Order: sequence, then structure tokens, then C-alpha cells
Amino acid sequence: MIEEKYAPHAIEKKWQQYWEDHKTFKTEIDKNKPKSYVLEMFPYPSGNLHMGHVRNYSIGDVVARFRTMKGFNVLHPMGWDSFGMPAENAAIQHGIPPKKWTLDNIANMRRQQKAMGLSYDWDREVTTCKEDYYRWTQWLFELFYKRGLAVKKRSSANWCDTCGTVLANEQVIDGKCWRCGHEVVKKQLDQWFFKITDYAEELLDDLALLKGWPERVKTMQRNWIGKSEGLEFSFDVPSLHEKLAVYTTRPDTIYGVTFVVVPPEHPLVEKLLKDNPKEKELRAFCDKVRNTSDIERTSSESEKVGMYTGVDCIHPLTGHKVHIWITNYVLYDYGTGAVMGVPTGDQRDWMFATKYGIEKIITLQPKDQVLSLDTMDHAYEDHDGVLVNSAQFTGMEMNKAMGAIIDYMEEKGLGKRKINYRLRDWLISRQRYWGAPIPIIYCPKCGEVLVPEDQLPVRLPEDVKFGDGSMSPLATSEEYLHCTCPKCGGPARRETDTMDTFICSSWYYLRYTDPHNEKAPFSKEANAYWGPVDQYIGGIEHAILHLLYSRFFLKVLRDAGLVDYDEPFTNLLTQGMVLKDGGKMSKSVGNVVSPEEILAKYGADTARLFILFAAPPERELEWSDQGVDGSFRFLNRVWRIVYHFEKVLAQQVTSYDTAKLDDADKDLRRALHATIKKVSEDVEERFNFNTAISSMMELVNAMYAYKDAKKEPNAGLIYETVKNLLLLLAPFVPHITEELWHGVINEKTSVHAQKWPAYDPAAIKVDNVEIVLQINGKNRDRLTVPAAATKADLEKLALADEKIKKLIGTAKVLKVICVPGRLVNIVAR
RNA sequence: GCGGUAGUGGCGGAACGGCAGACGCGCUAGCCUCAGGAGCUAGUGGGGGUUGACCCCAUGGAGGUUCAAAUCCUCUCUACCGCACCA
Repeated sequence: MIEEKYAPHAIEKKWQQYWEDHKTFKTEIDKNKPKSYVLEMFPYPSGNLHMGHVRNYSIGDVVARFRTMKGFNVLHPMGWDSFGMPAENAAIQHGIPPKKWTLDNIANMRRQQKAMGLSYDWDREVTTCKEDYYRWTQWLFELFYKRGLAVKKRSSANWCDTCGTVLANEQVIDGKCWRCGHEVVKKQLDQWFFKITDYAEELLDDLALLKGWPERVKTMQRNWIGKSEGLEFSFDVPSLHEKLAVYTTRPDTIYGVTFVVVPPEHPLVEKLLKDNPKEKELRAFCDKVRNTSDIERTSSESEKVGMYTGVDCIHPLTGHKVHIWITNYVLYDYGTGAVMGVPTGDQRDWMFATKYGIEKIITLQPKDQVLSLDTMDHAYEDHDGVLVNSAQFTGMEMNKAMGAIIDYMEEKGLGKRKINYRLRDWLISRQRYWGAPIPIIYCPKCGEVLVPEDQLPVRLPEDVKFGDGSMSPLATSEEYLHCTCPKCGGPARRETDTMDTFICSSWYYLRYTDPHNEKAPFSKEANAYWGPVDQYIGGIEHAILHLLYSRFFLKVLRDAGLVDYDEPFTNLLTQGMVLKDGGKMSKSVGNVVSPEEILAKYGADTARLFILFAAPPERELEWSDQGVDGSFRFLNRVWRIVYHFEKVLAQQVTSYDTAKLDDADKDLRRALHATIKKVSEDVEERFNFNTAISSMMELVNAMYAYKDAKKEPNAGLIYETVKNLLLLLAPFVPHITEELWHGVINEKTSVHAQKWPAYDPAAIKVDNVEIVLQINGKNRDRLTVPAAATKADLEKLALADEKIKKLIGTAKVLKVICVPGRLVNIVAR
């Protein structure tokens, strides 16, 4: 029995309670079943779900429920990426302790997720800011440390003097502090790094293993790692008795070098400035440049400025003097940190040389053209052409010259072939409170000492002050700061930096496999069964950082013997953003649609259905309030048509004789089986949920047409149709289907415990198809032909068509192209 | 700037290189109703036309490949994502 009217709220509450009571989504290892690990990126607990979350979880839930119905043992967990700046800001601005703020937010968001009817195994929830989790984050830091992958290096951070705090890049707005507007400066600090560059080559190579990743994500990672092959060589700096090393990917242009540039951070700069008559001006210039961002420095738009140091070096091949400049347009942490300037081969160098009147020498020109400085107005940057003005290499083709010059330099001992990566080591130190403390102790006698494993976690103290000028809030807790050295027992102090939250999120997918383990981050056995993640789903904005860090982490754990596979995420689905009025939903624009309101108005099933229907998952999604109405209307249509057939269904006629079907029956049956086929393929192979839903809408339309066409419906066919419609809809709209299933199909079982339906190929077959007749690619007529017609049949039928004959007239038929089932194209002149 | 992606009716979107616009929204008309922000039926890219025939145009723009292009190639414009301390 079902109610006459669809009442989503009562139904949804009822079934959510039922699933919770019956632990419907609890997962255990079951070696008799194939496993499938379906994972959505865990959220930062900002306090409320936004539509991006709703989209992410709706997609994941369909995949998880679908795979369960397909017979997989599905792991589908949820947790919280709960360390980070917003909690600390809440503490600074409103005096709320970060822990309380975070846990309250988690409670609220968990409630919202539960209201969506998501099939999570909540017993596996992980929360990165809780001791039972960050204890293992610290343990993993120690693992990295022991393997030589966690090292200290000097590096700069954004610093605001007024607030007395380090600033994140996003807190620096136009070079000023976001809170006080004071000018931001760069401050040199000793900071911890993870040596991700040790894995650069493997991170690059193994992209080939990721067949289930979008090509664009792999391309972005490839470019981010940025492998290049080139030449490293040095210029002698006679006045300083030093060498200045440079790296270039264009050794073919080496004879065109007319200056060398270094950034203010370059180690040679101090020596260049010492006893320099222009020291004061140069220092002022360095200070200014030091505070500009990498994007500004590498932009070819922004102005290239520099100062000649007055110091010269010697070109290793020509012996000519070359000026050394300090500039704002090179990066200090790529290559050797110094760059050779070739005005005619690089547009940035061209602009710089033009501005400062530096000499230009043409050393490469196109094969069929002679370049002249008189007519050139920009650099010749093509990787093609012939060398000129290049001593014995003159006349050589660019591609050959590259190798020849490197060989020559190596032969003469002047330089060497070098592979470089754009990828930099991962700076993991944060001078903040709300993160996992780095488990290091500094002892005056023993130096840097790891906190022993059995003393983990290093707990976050609660008696800290924010923004009092200390490098890190943790330094303001006397109790935290002072400790005894684990080695010698003498007085020592703790590291006061915490870890980048990206570390917490680089291994959480492993913890889900064994979330309550107190002896290890996870057991090998649990992870061997569940890992790797079969389907990972999350925003495209994570295409590089999070996904690259996670890949790096897993490879280190593999090398440490903790896991036995190479990549954490076998398949990746990157979802697009949710937009409103063409733009990102944001509070400042005021176009935010609250999921909570949508749930309150229509219920979870409508919200889930709409967000899956409105666009394919990888594309951006334009939110439409009217579109939501449409989805709600569809669910009402489903409800009414099932209600209409309730008495027929109550007879429980579960079969029928296919030989006794009339045309209306056959049409409905064909529609049903075509829909099963379409939905199965769309969900399983392409994740095209929008077209899967549209085909189910067509099926419901066909059921209405059938209702009107037949006074006496075929009870068996109706039963089959309704039953399968509910099964197909179940992963998308789990509550309404559960209610209808219990009401008209089987009150003892859950629709979510059923097998996914199969279609009958014979039911889809049609006898005749309509094809298009074209002349010279233009549609001229249509023709109904037997579905089995061959190419030869089609050609004969097409050429016999009266209208076609008339249109061809006296023209000569040159060619006839036949595509069975689709068209015939007659080429006639 | 560099790297990546996307542009199709009034709107969201369909379309193995093979009938452009499925499905939904919106709109129009009719039916039903005391009533409707409910439901049902039909229509709905633009232009022409003998107005259920038929013809032409149309997938950001310009070229190209092909019997055939929204789809492949080149250039270009626009929007969005990432750029290493937001997560």
C-alpha cells in the first residue's frame, strides 16, 4: 500500500532511520566478493554544505549504490579534513577555540549529509584534527624523516609586522596584509620540506599507469612536474674568483648570450654587493624585488627591471665579457637560480635588453629567411631554423646544434647535460596553531631529535596566544615549548611549526580501510583488501596539488613496505563547479543557494536528482531553481503512475507470455529494456547521469502513453516495468524508490539490496528503421527500410526512390555511401 | 604570464565523424478545476513558403581536411580552473 500523494519529508526521515537502525551501509571485509572502494574527497568543515559538496556526494552515492547492486562489496566512507586556517581565524576574530569551532561545524555538516541519504559507513568516519588521527600523521612524518625525505631548508614566508604573523598567499592582497592593510614583507625562516623532487621521475612516469584518469589532469601534472633536458655550465667571475652556474634548455643559442641575470635571492648576490660602489642602491632594489610573487616575476606582461651590478663574467666559448644583472624576472628556485640572457632567442630577454640597451646577437634564424636586427621587433622563439654567428656551429640545424653544443661543452669540460624539473620540494612547515605538530625536539646537546613513537601524539596545547609576534602560536605555550630531550634527558625545546594540512589529506584514504587501528596508521591486511581506491571523485581544482601529494605519499609508503601498489587512485572523476547566474556561488556575490533550504523545500531525492540531471559531472553546472521544480515534478509523475497501477501490481502477476503482446505492450517493453541498457551503460561506463535520468524520464512518459492506450493493462508487463524502473532509479533517488518498493513490490526487502537489472536484447530489436537519403551531403528524403538491410540493398533502394531519381536528373552518380541503419549519401555531379 | 578546460535554441543540456537541438526548464494554446505556483494534451531554433508539402540558414569567429564536421586540424575571441602557505 502506498499513499496517494508523494510526501518526501516523511518518507526520507523514515528510511534514513531505517538504514541507520539496520546498519544497511556497514562494510566488512568479505573475501568472497569483489571489492570496490568509492571515495569522494572529504570536506573541510566550514560549517555548512554548499552545492559543490551536494554534487560531489550525489555522484559518489550513485556510483556506490550502483556497484553494490552490481554485486561488489563497496567501501564508501566519509570524514573531515579538519585542520586549517579558518578555525584559527575564528579563534582570532571571535575568541572561539579552534577545536570547538571545528567539532561544532562537523556535527552540523554530518547532520546535513545524513539528511541527503548518503550510503556511508559512518563507523569509519575519520577526523584529521583528532588525536587518534594526527598521531599517525606525526608517525608518518617520522617515517619520512627516517627515510631522509623530511629536511630543513631556509626559505621565505610572507610576514606582516603589524599583526606579528606569517601570512598565507591568499591572505596577501595586492602585497598588503588582508587584516591590517600593512605592507607584507618576505621573511627568511628555517622550514621543513618533504623531498617530493626525489620522486619527480616516478611521479611523471607512472602517469602512464593511470588509464582511468582524465587526460587533462595527467597533462596538468606532467606540465607541473615540468621535466626538461638541457645544459648546465658556468661563467667565470674573475673579480670574485667565483663561478656562476646557469641552466638552459636552449644551448643552441649560447653564442647569443650578451648578459647574465640573477634574482636577489641568489647565493652569489652577497658577494656581488660586497665592496660594490653601488651597494646601497642595489640593496634597495633587491629588497623591492624580493617581495614580488612568482607569477609577477614570470609574467611576460609585467615590466622587466634590473640593475647592472658592475661585475662581469666571461663567456666560456667566446671569452667575451658579459655583464651580470640583478633582475625581477627569474626564479631563484628553478635550475641553478641564474639564467643566461639571449635577447634574440627569448622574448623576456629581448624586452630587457631593449630597455637597457644591451647588445643583441642573432644566432638562429628560419631556414628560408635572413633576420636582421634592423627589422626585428621581437625575439625569434621558434624551435626550428639554422644557426648563424655561432663559430663552428654556424650553418647547423637547430635540433642538431643542441646536441652538438652540449657534446662539445662536455668534451671540453665546460658543462654537462642536465635534467631539470620545475617541481619544487614541498614546503610543509606552517607557523600556525591548528595543524598537526611536527614531532621534533631541539636539544642543545643532541641537536634535532625525533619524538619517540611511543610518545606520540605530540598534543596541541590549549594555552596559546595568537599574533603576538612569535613565529608560531605554539611558541607561546611554555608548557608545550619546554620539554626534555628523549636522548640525553636534558632540557630541550619543541619544534613550534605544524604541518601543512595537505599532509593530513595525503593519506586519509588509507586510514578508512582500518580506521580504529591503535597500533599502526592502518593494517597491511585491511589495506591489501580495500586498496587502492577504485573510484575517486572530487573537484577539478585539486587536479595538481592534492592529487600529486597523495601520489607521492603512497609511493613513499610503498617503498617503506606499508602498501604493495603504486598509485592510490585507480580511476578519477573530476567534477565541475556549481555556478549560479554564470558565476561561482559566493557570499560576496550573494548568489548562494543553500542546500539546507532545498532539502527543506523539496527533500533530498529532488535535490540529488536535479544536481545529477542538470549537467554531466565533469562540466560546470548552472543552478536553476526552476530546474529543481522540474525534478520534483518528475518524482511526482513517478509516484502517480505507480499509484495508478497499484491495484494491478497488487495482483503480483510477475510474468507474461511474450507471444501474446500487442503493439502497445511491445512498445512499452521495448522502452523498458532500452532504458535498462541505456542507464546501465551511462552509469557504469561514462558517468553520464544526466542522460541516464533523461532516458528514465522517457520511460515514464512511455508508461503514461501506455496507460492511455490500454484500458486493460498487461499485469505482468506492468509489474516488470515498475519493478525495473524502481531498481534503475534507486541509486539516484534512494528514498522514494525504497518507499514504493516496499509499497508495491516487496515489503520485506530493501530496494538497495537488489541486483541491478539486466536487459533482454531480443526486446530491443526493431524490424524496420528509418534512414536518411542524402545527395551531396544534403538531406533529401527519408526511407523506412528493414533493419537488416545490407549496403547493397540500401544502395538499390535509394537509387530507386522517386524523389531521389527526380533530384539527380541528368547528373552523374559518382559514388554512393551507405551506412546501414543511418543513411545513404549519393555523390552526384 | 604559464599550464589546463569549455563555448550548441530564451535557459540547462542531447548528438560512435553520419537526420543538430533527445530530456528538462520556460513560453503558447486547449482541456480539467470553485480555485491553482496542481494535473493532462498539443505546439515551440531562425527565415521563407502553397503554413502537417517543401526550400534556405544555423553549433563563439575565420580558414582547412572529408562524400559527410558541433565533433578532426590551424589561427582567433571569450569565459572558467590551477599556479606551490585556501582547502
